[in-house]
Amino acid sequence: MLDIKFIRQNPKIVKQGAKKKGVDIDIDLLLDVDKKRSQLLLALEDMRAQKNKANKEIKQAKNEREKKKIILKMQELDRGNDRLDQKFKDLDNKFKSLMLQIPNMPFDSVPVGKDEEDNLVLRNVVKKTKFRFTPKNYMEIAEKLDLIDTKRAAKVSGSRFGYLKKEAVLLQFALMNLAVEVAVKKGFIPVVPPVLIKPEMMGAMGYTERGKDEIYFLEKDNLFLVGTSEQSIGPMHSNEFFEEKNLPKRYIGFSTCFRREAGSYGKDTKGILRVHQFDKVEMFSFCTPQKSQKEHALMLSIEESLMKLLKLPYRVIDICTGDLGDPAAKKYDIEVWLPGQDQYRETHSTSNCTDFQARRLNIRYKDKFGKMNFVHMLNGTAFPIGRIIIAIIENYQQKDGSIKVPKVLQKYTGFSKIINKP
RNA sequence: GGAGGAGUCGGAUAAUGGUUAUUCCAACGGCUUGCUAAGCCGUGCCGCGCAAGCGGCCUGUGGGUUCGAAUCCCACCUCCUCCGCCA
Repeated sequence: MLDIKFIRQNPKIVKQGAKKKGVDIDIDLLLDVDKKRSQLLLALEDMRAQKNKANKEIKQAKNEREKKKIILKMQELDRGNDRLDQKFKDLDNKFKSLMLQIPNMPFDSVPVGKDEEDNLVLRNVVKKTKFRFTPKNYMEIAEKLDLIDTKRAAKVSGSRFGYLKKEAVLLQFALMNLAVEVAVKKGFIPVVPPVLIKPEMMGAMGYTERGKDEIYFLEKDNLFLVGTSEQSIGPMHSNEFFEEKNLPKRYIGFSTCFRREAGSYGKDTKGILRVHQFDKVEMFSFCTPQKSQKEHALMLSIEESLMKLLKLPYRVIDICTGDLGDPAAKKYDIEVWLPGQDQYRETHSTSNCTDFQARRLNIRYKDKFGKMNFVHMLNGTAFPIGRIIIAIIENYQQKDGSIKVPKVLQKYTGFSKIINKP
């Protein structure tokens, strides 16, 4: 949510920002509703003032007759009040719903574009892995080594699920350990959050209407299953305030993530690249507005250093305005090179959501002068476990069908190669 | 899942339908005075006004009853106790 004062003072900027993000919203209508709402509120407050005054008179009334007289007058006043009240409520609802539709403003540095086609490749890092043979698709290798079983998963759960098995499981634990270890060194607090959260928290994080079909909802319990642990870690401090000296507050979370993948029928149907359920290690940070761009750079640098530690070829993408999503003001993705498929695929994403979520969640900090301000909130992927395992399998595959384990993971796995044991 | 109880400021607390929601502690800001320091005042949100000031909202949340609700009623949320179930 944006600050209405900001919208009043900068309607042009807000119009441009929404347009750049491809969000169709009538700012003039909002401002009109806002004006009418304010006027009505003033009238309503005046009415209430009259009522409050009359109530005092009732208390001080000398006798019953005098009392009754004032009460009768009040009842009449109330009839007009009810009409005004209803009118205000209607207007207020309209105002609120319009406010919720306005996306966060993109930074000026964000490339302007319509959709993912217009995203900018910032840099390619580490040369693409070279092979003296034709590299295979990860599923071909994983099935031979019995690391991933999607056939039985289909039998038990349906499409887009998988069993992770044997060394792949130990690889997962190793990746979790590595990510948490690196982040903790940078001051991140480890957390395993709930994966079921209330609708108002999901809403405040900015994932409702447009992405509705993407999220699992448990009707009986009125709870959402998180699509990423960010949705659960962000609201952790709702209705709280930080002392400035305690910021930034950084978390490194691990959770399973759930996605309905409603809009992706027929896309990536094989394997575990796009599944309904996957595990992810995620960074989250609360900081002052002055430091949020630096914090964003830190998150990106941690993501890159993790990829470098694994020696995986990747590129960094500067996400364009049309592909940003509502809460983000700036977003970088990392895409890993998958030689078995001869293409880059998204692994990481880090967003600076500025105060967009903080305003709805009411998360503030007290600055040096004792003034309360909204914090800035940022998130970034550390490891999407499944996709990293895919990347390791494809980039570390050997001609004999075995897989080397990245050196940095070997101290956790206890083995350096995954081979087919008859 | 069943039964019962509770939610008032950062913490602790009073107010059971009617003045401006009480008091203590803590923290912060300001003021005063030379006693080992102490005392006093202030400290939520929104709006109108150049200003002095004025008004509205705030007892977990949202409704309802009433001229008037922290107080009565309904729903929801959270916590506690007991029973049942349970890794």
